[in-house]
Amino acid sequence: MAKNSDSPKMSDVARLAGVSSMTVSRALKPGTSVNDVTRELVRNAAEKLGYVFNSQASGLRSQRTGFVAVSIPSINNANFADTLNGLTEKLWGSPLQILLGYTDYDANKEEEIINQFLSRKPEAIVVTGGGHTEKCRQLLSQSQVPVVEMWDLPESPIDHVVGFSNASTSNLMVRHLYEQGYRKIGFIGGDTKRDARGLDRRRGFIEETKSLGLDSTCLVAEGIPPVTMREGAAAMRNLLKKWPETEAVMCVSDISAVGAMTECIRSGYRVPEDIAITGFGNYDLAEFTIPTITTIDVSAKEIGELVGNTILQQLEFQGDISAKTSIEIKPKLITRESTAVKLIGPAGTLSE
Amino acid sequence: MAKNSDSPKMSDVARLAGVSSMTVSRALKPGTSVNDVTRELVRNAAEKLGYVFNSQASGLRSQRTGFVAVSIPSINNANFADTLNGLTEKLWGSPLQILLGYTDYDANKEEEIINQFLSRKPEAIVVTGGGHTEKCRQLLSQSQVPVVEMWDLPESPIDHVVGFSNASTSNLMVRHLYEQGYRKIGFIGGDTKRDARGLDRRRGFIEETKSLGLDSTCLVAEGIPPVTMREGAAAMRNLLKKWPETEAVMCVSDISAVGAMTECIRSGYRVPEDIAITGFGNYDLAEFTIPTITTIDVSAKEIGELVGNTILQQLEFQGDISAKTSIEIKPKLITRESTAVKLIGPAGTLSE
DNA sequence: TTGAAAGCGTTACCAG
DNA sequence: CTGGTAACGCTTTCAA
Repeated sequence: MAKNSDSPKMSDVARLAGVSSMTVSRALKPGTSVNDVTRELVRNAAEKLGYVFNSQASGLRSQRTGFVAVSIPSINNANFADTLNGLTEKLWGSPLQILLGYTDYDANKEEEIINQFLSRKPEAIVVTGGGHTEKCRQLLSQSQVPVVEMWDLPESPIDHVVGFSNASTSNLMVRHLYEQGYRKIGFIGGDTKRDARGLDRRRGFIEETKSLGLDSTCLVAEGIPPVTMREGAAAMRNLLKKWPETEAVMCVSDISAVGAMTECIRSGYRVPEDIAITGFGNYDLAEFTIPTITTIDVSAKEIGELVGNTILQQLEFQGDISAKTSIEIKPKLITRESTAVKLIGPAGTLSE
Repeated sequence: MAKNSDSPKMSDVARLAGVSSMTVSRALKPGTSVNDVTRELVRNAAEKLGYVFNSQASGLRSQRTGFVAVSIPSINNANFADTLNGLTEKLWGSPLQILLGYTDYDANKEEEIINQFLSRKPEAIVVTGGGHTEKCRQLLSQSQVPVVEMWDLPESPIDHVVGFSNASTSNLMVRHLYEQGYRKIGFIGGDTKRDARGLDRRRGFIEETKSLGLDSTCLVAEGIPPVTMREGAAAMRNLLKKWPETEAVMCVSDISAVGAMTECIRSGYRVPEDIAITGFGNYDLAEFTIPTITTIDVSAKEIGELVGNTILQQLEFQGDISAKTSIEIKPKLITRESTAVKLIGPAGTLSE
């Protein structure tokens, strides 16, 4: 209950312990040479005073804030959450702490957030994707700290990269559908003004259907990213109205796929007998719908871990800033019930 | 490409603009009295040098870091994400920035995180729930900054509260099931050593079933929180093995409810004809399963907004620290298909 | 409206 | 192993 109007600082601890502030500073940090007795003395004094270390002052003087700034599009996304968990685990034990920001899939907001980040003097910056505003790119490249772009393979990376080609994942999926025998395939995604990665998946879809000689114009854009289940359902309604012959629909995410699939089933379609559906992201969810949903696993957590490794390396071997990391993740197709019918290719995968 | 080995500071900008650093400091902040011409001059100089403001130094001197520290149990949870979004929106436009940490539903980890937080000198601290380690409570009360406990109604709050009674939500749900005619009701939750809010829901379940004269011993604890879909499914398997007569199952979350329900359906049970299922949290998901899932809406986003208001008030009216906020949210029952059968009460709700 | 000086709390650096 | 001194980059405070 008692409130000390001024919080104690190192010099207060020093006075109580009968040593200098420098000794306090050292005693409170692990791995410094201080007499064991002295250290214990200092610890007790600090404890007694309720001393709280001030990172601001420390960071100012030592030029090390311990911040790793991370920008993701949305906090409400199991994939990015997994990536963050992977990153957090790697950083555990190091003095590095994550400073998180989210952009709502908006490049302008990203620029604002990067600006906020920079004034906090992070020791590394992690951004999602390779599409930034001109200003943002400039801020990042001039920032003097390692930058990691993740979840994508930018054509001209700013610095380090841990990602995969979003377009290629569509190729993977379209080919799977083709091999299963589907020919009339549609795509459901969000509004085409945002979400570079979603657009890449759409682009990949168009490319691959074209190259297989299929119609590539069955495209629905519904809602600003991230596409919700509700929007996935609405998109499916529109799609079936306009292209009632559709045999399979690729959705930009598992979330939209669930909405789309539920819409189909509630409208009396059988999945996959009447229409096949695929998602993206391998959310837990996609395994607990009925039927289960064919999807793409992008090793979201692994991305975070690799980003963490990259950062730890960069901050260990300071000076050697020229060594760029570029890690390409290989997304995996997860075949499930929602595409399990119309087998005409080689035997295998899930059959009914 | 050109890397300036030292980043410019205010004094550099000042020199280039031909003014003092104080003028630069003022010119770069809105709402300060600086000659328009001078301000423009300074802005140009800053732009030309690529000057980046240093919050560390600013915060050290002014004793205002602009951080609001927020601790949540898990980042991979749509409810907490909504709360964060609500909070973020409220804080938008203010100079306040969120510093996020997550505890994995572990009170010891919470203590660590609060420790990390404190050294960053946040201007307010938000924690989830009212259950903390002794040390943690002490740290928070002595912290000299406003503390908000959310998502719960602690018996002896540290400071401010925005939450609801988790036990009461169970009462609400049990009563609903009772009114629908269900009598043999079970509960699925996580391991009972963590997640105070999940335990409160379990406690509420036991209380209410007892007070209605029902059996209150059909309880399954599976997995460390948060309970996954997979664990929900496993729990349901165990439950049905041990209590095959069960008519309805209350799950600690929508996530576990989906797992449980899918398990039932795959095992040949009809929901709700053979068994009713309920969730908690009103995730989007619960409306896109077949059948849709009866759940509890806790106004997660609103909680965040109210927390934001509380913080903004506290930081505006500094000095008047004695005024405690205590806001009780009223969770709402959302009746859906998964409990729509066996109507014996008054007509209404969803009927088949 | 602008400037000079002092100081926020810590740690780098150098002595002992 | 310990201590004194200066400095990190900004803003408070006071004066012009």
